[in-house]
Amino acid sequence: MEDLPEIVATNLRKLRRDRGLSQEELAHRAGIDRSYLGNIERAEYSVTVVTLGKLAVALDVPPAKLLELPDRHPMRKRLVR
Amino acid sequence: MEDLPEIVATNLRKLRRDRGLSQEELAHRAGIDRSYLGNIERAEYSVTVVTLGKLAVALDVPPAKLLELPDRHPMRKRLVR
DNA sequence: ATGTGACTTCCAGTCCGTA
DNA sequence: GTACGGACTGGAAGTCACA
Repeated sequence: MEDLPEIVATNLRKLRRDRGLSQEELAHRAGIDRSYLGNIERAEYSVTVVTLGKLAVALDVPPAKLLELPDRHPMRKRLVR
Repeated sequence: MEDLPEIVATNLRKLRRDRGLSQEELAHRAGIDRSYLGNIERAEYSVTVVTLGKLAVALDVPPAKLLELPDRHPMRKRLVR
């Protein structure tokens, strides 16, 4: 698999900014530490599905959304949909 | 979020059986431990996205598929799509 | 408001076995 | 073929200080 932590990171950062939230605000809403969220957005960790779930709720998106490849990702053709 | 490990567990077991694979075979193809896969299918662990990715490749599905709620899941109405 | 380093705790993940 | 146990290791989880 191509780099899932990377995909999570970019999805997370985009969704957060779309909502006009700071890392501090999102982290608080998700009940995780601000600096840890920073680490995740820098793709420094392979988060567990439980953490993913907390963030999904805080962003009000289905958890699966955080794993979706961007539209013109090179691998999208074969694996997605 | 409702129980993601539970969702992963049921999705995983269904997809694996649809393909006629044993836990042993799938674990081997995904490069993870056989007994650990058993644990996952019993929802005893919160897997990381990297592990999720390995399993997705082994099953030839997009990683997001493993997090999708079943069609008539109680929470589906609000959060999904 | 975010990046980063240093740190501790605890669980994801491996490997052995038995039933 | 699967469930479950024990013992172990590395890395995710969580906190804090400082730039």
